[in-house]
Amino acid sequence: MTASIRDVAERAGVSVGTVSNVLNHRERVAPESVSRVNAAIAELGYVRNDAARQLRAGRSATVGLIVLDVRNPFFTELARGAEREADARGLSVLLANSDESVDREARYLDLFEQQRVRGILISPYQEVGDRLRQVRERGIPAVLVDRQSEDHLFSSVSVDDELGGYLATRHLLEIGRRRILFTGGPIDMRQIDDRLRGARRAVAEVAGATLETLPGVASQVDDGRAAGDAVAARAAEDRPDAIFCANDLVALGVLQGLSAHGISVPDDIALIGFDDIDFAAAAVVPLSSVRQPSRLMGETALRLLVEEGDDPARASEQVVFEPELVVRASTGG
Amino acid sequence: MTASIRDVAERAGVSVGTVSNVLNHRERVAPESVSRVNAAIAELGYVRNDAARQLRAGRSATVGLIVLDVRNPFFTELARGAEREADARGLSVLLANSDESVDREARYLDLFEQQRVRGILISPYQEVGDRLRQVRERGIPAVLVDRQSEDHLFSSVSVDDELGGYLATRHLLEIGRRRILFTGGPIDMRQIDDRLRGARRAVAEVAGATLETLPGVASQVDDGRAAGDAVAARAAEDRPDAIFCANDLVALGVLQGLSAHGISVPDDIALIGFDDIDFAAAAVVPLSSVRQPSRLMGETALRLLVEEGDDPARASEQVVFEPELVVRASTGG
DNA sequence: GTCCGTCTTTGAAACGTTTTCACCGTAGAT
DNA sequence: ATCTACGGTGAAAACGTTTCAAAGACGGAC
Repeated sequence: MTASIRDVAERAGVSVGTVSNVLNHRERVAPESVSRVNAAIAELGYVRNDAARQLRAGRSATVGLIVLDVRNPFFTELARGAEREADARGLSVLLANSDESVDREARYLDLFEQQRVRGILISPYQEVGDRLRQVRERGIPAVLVDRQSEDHLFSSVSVDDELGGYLATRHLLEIGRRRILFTGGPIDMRQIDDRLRGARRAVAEVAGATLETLPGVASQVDDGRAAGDAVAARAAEDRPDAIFCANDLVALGVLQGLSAHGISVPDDIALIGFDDIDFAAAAVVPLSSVRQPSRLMGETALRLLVEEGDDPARASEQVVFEPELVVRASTGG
Repeated sequence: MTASIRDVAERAGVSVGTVSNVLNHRERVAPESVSRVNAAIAELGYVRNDAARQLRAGRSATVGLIVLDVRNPFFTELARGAEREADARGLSVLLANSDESVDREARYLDLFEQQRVRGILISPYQEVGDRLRQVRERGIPAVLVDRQSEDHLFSSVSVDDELGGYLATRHLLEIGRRRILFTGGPIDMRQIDDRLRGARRAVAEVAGATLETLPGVASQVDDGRAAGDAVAARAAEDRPDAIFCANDLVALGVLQGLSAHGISVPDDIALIGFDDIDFAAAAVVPLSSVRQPSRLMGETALRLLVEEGDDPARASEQVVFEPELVVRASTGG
């Protein structure tokens, strides 16, 4: 069906090795042969077979990136950062979406391992250290994104989530709010838990401040809307006066939910999210948030991955960026 | 470094062929051997080499999806639709982002072709018919998404953009607006041009209505904001009384730009977007839009692709969904 | 005791590259 | 005229899998 290097060789009247040399080490072959081979390639519409190439080489030129949620702009920005760095190195990034499912996460890890990718970038759903250790033993480096490696066995690129949670909550307290509600995100995810711990720390510093968590809320806009409805359904005196959401998607949903019931943000309830996605600034009430340098995180992660690939013995490195509080109207900014 | 099927065979005391049979045709091999082989696999941490597998098989089990913009939720929803359908068939979807660059689009097409993917789903930037024809000649089916195939040589899944443009604009006229401005998206993209044509048709039906286009505006939130600023900078009597944006991202940007200058939406200027992404409903002023069934489009595209792969001779099929007008506050809904 | 059919296993070939090494011819140096 | 160097080329091996034809083992039927 498809032309192979053998067909090209035949047509150009040279050997297979020479064709390969034209493709990979042009300087080794006589100009005359180069043009004959190129002509043959054009005539036959020859396209290199990556599988054969890779089989021979033992490894591929792609990097796998597994994200928790493609719908979350934080992750797509991060992906673009990684892609950009990869470009510069002649690598390609293949994006896989685990959708916060352990199964899907495992499936994509298997897939990438079978494909012998150059390395794996992963924002893990739960503890994946054991699995990644296997992967690494088989020669594939991995870097965690959006979360530190518990035992520092792997390099990682993340943001100080605890600090982010602290900054967000302290801000809510500083504008006079006292009854804080935290919601969103699978609560058993490390990132989320860290943000919550930061919130607790901030609350502990202020006498009379309380922190409530509203569990059972996932990470999408819809989940946030449901949470907003739930809060609105309470008697006014039982409602919090501020809500801190695990991410901006949830916060945007909460905003919709509250607004639908005539609850004012920020007058009745102040609202802050996390990630500072582009849409946060464009929300009904522009949303305060905690900014993560998503693009930069992606770039950095890819760089670390490549470095580890070049020198597997090097020590793992934990890069932790500082989150930045962004105040907008949803907290009276 | 990594264990091969040969190592497994040796360890289990069987031949290579038997190991392969355990992996692919379990019923052909004696239970006793199966367990010995499985034990060996576990002990050695054997992982199939996909490159070798694919080289032998001649084709891979992945489908490539090239989108114009990963940051646009319309495309990520579409991707999830495709992914979901692929899952059910044991295929994987690899997502590539052309970022509205002809170069990047070409590079990913090359990459997928070299990888001998099972098929390609593409939302093309410009005319790619010639290139896709080549691809198909070499045995890889392709389906267009978000746009019809000009000459109907390829199957496609799209929305009636002309109708969408018409619906949006007619709605603006029905609420009494007469000076319509169209903006956003590379104007040389077919999808955008169709929407504009629809707008023209609607305007032509109403005496005294005018349609202006504001060129040089791309497809991101930032571009929209700049457009909003530009409109705000005009003398009040030169401003349009309604703006139709090529997509919701741009519309959200325009909304920010106008609001920043104290121009009221919809009182001063009504605003409508396209795609109806989740964030549209959550905007400062909830955004009217034209809904595309993104998820369904992705599912359908993947289905068509697989069908064409199974029977390359079948006629191409143009699936065109009807867009749906969604009225919200930004047009006084 | 022979034959036949079934079940299981094996060895070899093939997929399309890249790389290694040996070879050849030519040109320049002696 | 001979030797050396060198640029260019080609043949063959290797990568790890799957498939296929063939052979082996075993039991039952005659």
